[in-house]
Amino acid sequence: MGTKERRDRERQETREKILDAAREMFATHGIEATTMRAIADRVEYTAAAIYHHFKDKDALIIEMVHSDFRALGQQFVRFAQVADPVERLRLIGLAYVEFAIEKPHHYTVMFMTRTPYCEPDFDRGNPEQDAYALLLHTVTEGIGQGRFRPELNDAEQLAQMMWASVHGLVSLQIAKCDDPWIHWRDLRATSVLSIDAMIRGIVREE
Amino acid sequence: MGTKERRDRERQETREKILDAAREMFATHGIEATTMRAIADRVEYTAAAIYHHFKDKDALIIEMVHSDFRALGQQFVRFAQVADPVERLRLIGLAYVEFAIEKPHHYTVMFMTRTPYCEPDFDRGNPEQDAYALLLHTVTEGIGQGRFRPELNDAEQLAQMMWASVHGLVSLQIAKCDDPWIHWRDLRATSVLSIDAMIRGIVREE
DNA sequence: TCATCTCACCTAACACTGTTAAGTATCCGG
DNA sequence: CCGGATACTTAACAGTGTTAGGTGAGATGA
Repeated sequence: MGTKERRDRERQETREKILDAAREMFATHGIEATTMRAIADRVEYTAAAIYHHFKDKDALIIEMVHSDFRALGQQFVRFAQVADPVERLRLIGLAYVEFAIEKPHHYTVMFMTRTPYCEPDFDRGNPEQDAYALLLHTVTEGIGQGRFRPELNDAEQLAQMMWASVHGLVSLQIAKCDDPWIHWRDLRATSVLSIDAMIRGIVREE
Repeated sequence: MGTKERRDRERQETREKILDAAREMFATHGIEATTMRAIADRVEYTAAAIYHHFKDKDALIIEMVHSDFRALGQQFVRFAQVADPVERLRLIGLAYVEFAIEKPHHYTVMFMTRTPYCEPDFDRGNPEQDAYALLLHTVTEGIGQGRFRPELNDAEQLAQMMWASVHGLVSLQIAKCDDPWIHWRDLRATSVLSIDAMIRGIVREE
């Protein structure tokens, strides 16, 4: 009987429908502002129906966030073929900023709020999915090639420094863009300068 | 009659009592997790009583945040006498990190979440209260002295770069310290390296 | 064909938020 | 001693996430 398969497929479809609606509403209005009832309305169900497909709102969010993490990882994977690790570092930084500009609400949830974690289906350490793994790998390569100053020999630490320098820019602008006292400069332009400065500051001079 | 004064003083005292309770509960459990009723319980009042002293929860939060901003500004003001603007930049960065380590929950509200703004009693631009103003002033001085690379001639932009580099570190650790995959290095140590790298990357080489 | 069962979904409620309208008691000024 | 301001409480409201129990359509097995 193909009916079992059809049932499963239909179930998967409404699951996706809910997920898509949630994704869009989260992205446009933010996570706090979108209620379970509103998501349900959008897909013409009752709020309670969502709980047949997702354990709770957190599960819905986590699933979304993880697909976003995978998307970010796949944004980065195209840089794997860039030979020079320092140049790769630059490109990763710029792509990271671009991602944040495109999906600020998702970025907020991914990197600016504490979220519960630990699900099995996210392939941690696989550079095709895990952006941090690729960053770490790149930095490790740079250290191996002796490209960085001798005191900066801890890959994890160096990765965190580079990550933080771009995260700081985008997250501050996301959080405080309404503050009239701060005259924010163009995020992309500032990022370029910041990444370049950081790289100048960490590379071993000839 | 001193009774008016006494009344005012008593009112001010309970106001402070509420504020203190809120401050402590926000700091230990976070803002979302502390409810108006819980704050009221702590000071042995009813939740509704708080609304006689503060317009709403946001007003309570804002008042807290602003006193925190002032505290941060006063942390920085002691560096005003440091002659060398570049060295001053370093010290400000380190003090900023220290502040974040001391009050992570307050830091979260101050710099990691969008908050409503625009209150009259916060003296924006006064370096004694406004940490950003001091940072901006320091960077401006450095530019005036020709200490930075010629392309980095926008004080606001440069200030944002420096700010972001430390904010990135502390905010990432606050948000993702539970992530078992990331091996966080000591925040103070990483900050020193990061600030030094950033400064190396922005100063004009002789 | 028909009883049964499964499963997707709904209705109605719960406990919990922040918030407010209305009432009460206390204290002060006349 | 009266009237009114003031500080607080009680009780409720609307909104949140969440769940227990019911409903009804479609598949299953005799």
